[in-house]
Amino acid sequence: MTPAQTPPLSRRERQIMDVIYASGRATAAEVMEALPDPPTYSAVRALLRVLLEKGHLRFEHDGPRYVYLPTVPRNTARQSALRQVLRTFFDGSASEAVAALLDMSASKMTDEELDQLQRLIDQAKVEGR
Amino acid sequence: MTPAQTPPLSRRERQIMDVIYASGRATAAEVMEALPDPPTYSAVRALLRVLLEKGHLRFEHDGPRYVYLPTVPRNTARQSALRQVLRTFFDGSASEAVAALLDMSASKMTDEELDQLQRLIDQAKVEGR
DNA sequence: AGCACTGTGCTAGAGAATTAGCATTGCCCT
DNA sequence: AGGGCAATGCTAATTCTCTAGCACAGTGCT
Repeated sequence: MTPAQTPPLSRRERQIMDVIYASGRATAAEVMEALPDPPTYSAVRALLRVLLEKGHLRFEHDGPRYVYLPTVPRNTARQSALRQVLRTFFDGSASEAVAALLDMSASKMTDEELDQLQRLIDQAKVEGR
Repeated sequence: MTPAQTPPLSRRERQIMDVIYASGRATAAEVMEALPDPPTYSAVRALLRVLLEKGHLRFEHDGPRYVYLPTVPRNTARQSALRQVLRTFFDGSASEAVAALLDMSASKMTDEELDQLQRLIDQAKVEGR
């Protein structure tokens, strides 16, 4: 089953998905460790099972244990997450969001990163006509 | 009471906060209308009350009714939201996030917006040394 | 002042999420 | 092959979210 119309996740479910997206893949034990205010191992496993059933996760075998991965690729989930933030906090304006990101962390970016972004913007200008 | 260590919100609570952040301020009826899969008016009010108690919302009088506003200013919440997305989906890299935003929507930006972003980047480069 | 209307305060109940605990399975080492 | 360890499968109970419904307060009109 693939995630249907994503009836939104519960709190813990959301947290678990975040952990797994953040690390790409994780075992039950790793998920448990990474969770804020960690529940028991058993509780984590029950939630993982629910997420499997709902189609948000799949798993692969790694020797004796399961490794869980998202069914929706990171890039796709990424976009949804950004869109959601844009809608809620930036009136849908991507450029304002970019401005906020630069404001937050431009000082931590390397020159190469800044150059790279500049190239992307130049390109957008050219293509924009 | 100000929001403590933000023990994370439940699903509905999160949805309500999103609605209120998206519109800046809202009455109970407006919140209800804007919610996906809308619950009853009464349920909305009960949740608003909880959010008041937890310190996430405050309200002002607008004639006979209440208008709800976030206690944490939009700009602050914005940053938290972005940081969260960065952590989960971009390994904390703001420049990758910017790239993703540009990729998603550079084609929809006006030339003025693109110019503005370019100026911000130039500025960051100068300040970066 | 009296009535209708719209909005809030509150409590109890249904339902879903989260947890705990036990039984079972598979791998690894001697 | 046998025993120990680590992991999973499952179910029942608890806890918290969410909802429904009624009682009360304030406003505006006649």
